[in-house]
Amino acid sequence: MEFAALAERAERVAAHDGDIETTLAVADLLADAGDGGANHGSTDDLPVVVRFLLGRVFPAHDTRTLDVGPALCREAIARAAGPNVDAADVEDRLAERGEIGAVAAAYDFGGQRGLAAFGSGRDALTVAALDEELRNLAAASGDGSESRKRDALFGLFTRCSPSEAAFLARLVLGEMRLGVGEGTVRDAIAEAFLTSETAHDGAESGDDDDGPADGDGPELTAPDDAVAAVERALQVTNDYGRVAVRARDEGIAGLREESLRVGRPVQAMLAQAGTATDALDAFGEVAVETKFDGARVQVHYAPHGAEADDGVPDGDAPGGEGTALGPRLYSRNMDDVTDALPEIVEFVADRVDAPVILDGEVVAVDDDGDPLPFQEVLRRFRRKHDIDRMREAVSLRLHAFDCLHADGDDLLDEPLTARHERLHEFLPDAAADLTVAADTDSIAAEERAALDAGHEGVMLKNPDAAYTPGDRGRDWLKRKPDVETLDAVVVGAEWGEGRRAELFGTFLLAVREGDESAAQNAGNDAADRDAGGRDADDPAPPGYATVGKVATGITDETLADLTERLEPHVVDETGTTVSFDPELVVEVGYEEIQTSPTYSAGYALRFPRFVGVREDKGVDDADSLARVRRFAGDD
DNA sequence: GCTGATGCGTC
DNA sequence: GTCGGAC
DNA sequence: GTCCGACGACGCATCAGC
Repeated sequence: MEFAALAERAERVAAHDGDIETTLAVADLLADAGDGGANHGSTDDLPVVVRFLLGRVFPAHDTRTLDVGPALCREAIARAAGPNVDAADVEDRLAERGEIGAVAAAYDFGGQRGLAAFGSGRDALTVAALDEELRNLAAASGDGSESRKRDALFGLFTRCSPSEAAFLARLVLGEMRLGVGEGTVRDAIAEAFLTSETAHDGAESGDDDDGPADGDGPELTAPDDAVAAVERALQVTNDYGRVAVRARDEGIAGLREESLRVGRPVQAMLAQAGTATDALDAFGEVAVETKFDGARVQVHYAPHGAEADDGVPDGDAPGGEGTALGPRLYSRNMDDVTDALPEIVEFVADRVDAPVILDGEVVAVDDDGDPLPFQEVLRRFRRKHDIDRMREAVSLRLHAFDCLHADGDDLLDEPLTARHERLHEFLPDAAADLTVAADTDSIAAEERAALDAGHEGVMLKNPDAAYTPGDRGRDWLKRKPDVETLDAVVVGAEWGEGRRAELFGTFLLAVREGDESAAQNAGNDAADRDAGGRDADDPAPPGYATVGKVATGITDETLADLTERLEPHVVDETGTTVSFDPELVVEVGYEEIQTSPTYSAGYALRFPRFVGVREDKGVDDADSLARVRRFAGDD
């Protein structure tokens, strides 16, 4: 498939309104992409197209990365745009247009202009060639690799028509903005390859279509069990490209062969926010667990067989019974994090004596076993160097709360209580407590106990629910304390992207910094400031200290309002960033105050969200650094 | 060798 | 992670 | 309900550049 064709079709997909239309357009595209492989013996573009639509070059469980971000992409675009353009120009244009793809397209690098390339096919990019180029680019490392990546990307842009350039820029940044996400692709795979018309094999998928068409508008025709088969295959496989190919070539029956396997991570089951009342209404009896503030970990372990080889459980290894596998630990996004967490590996290896897949949370603890801030977990979680040394500095502990596979039994469809029993059988001293409650008082008591112990809150689970990987459904609810609130001064902003192209997308917040102990924070003295009153490293005006940024919790309407209101007060603008004189006070919700190496207050808000404008407050009434310090518990 | 910039993945 | 908007 | 895409802070790894 020509890259130009993909880019154009992607534009059309993005232009569709409505889920059904979008899904059908994607399904068409997948069917066409699949043709090449199935019928013409050329390279199979289907898996690549599927991943590209999702803004990926590699499947989720693949550890490879492009290591191309906004900065490098801007440089490559600038170079392709000619000698008179530099990265700063590109950023200025980005601030205007609010979309890197549009910026790249507007430069018009001259590749494949019009139909001139017809026949001669001069250097026309194919999807397969682009995929290979990007994979090569990802493989670059070591000295000079950054410029090699820039060169490679530059070379690609050079060969791009405007619509290709837009696609490429968004692809390398992983932001396709097509309105096509995993849900759409899942439905589109079923629609493309598993409807009664398109089904590859005879596996009759049932006649549970939606019945007679209502006549108006297009409809999806893939049967529910086809969608379910695609979904299940995705859950255990985490590879959209592979599942699409399998659906096309082997139909529903082939998809059903993809199943749980020790050594291959499964998508994590997720939770929605909810209250005790929500849970009681929905479940009757509620399974209550404490919600740990750590990092999700999935444990895979197959202790028996030959000598445990700690072998890499690569996707296609037979991996069945009899193949020993040392404990492997996977993050929520299925990265292998085994090496960073040796004590968890040892802990599991010392206790478990059968093949298992466990789900849990790794937390940092102090010498008393009490939980430490999330930041401490981060110091360990993806570490590659000095692991043994950091192991001394930050202790980790596993709280396991689920069991997906035990000694040959797949437990995904078992009720939570049964899975928890199996878990307890294998890891009694790491299994999280699960108490069943039937009224709000006992749930409240559990919640209080969890918070008093320093945890994040509680999980409220349906005791009868199956484990549904990747699902953020209502069977698991998370309950955290109500947000706290701070009245901060808006001292800067950043122009938005995409939907927020014409608006500010982010606001920089500050608190009043009294003269009591202003010198406490380095680089914050008046003497360090330039004539303009703003330190290059600290965009806070004199008398203020920054505490973070907000970008969410704002409706489109009030965002437009804020933009209009603040734009006249811009005192400085570089690239996509502006600063204001202190004027507007804003109420901001947050979950926690954490120490910050980034902001001049020395603190930052965790999970900040906009609550409202404090029209009743002037800047002198805004909260102070002293108050922040007090809330942080550091007074 | 060290520091800052950049990117990635955790929440 | 949070949130708003579209369906 | 579900999906999608606007965005937050943080700490580690890596590379460029001094």
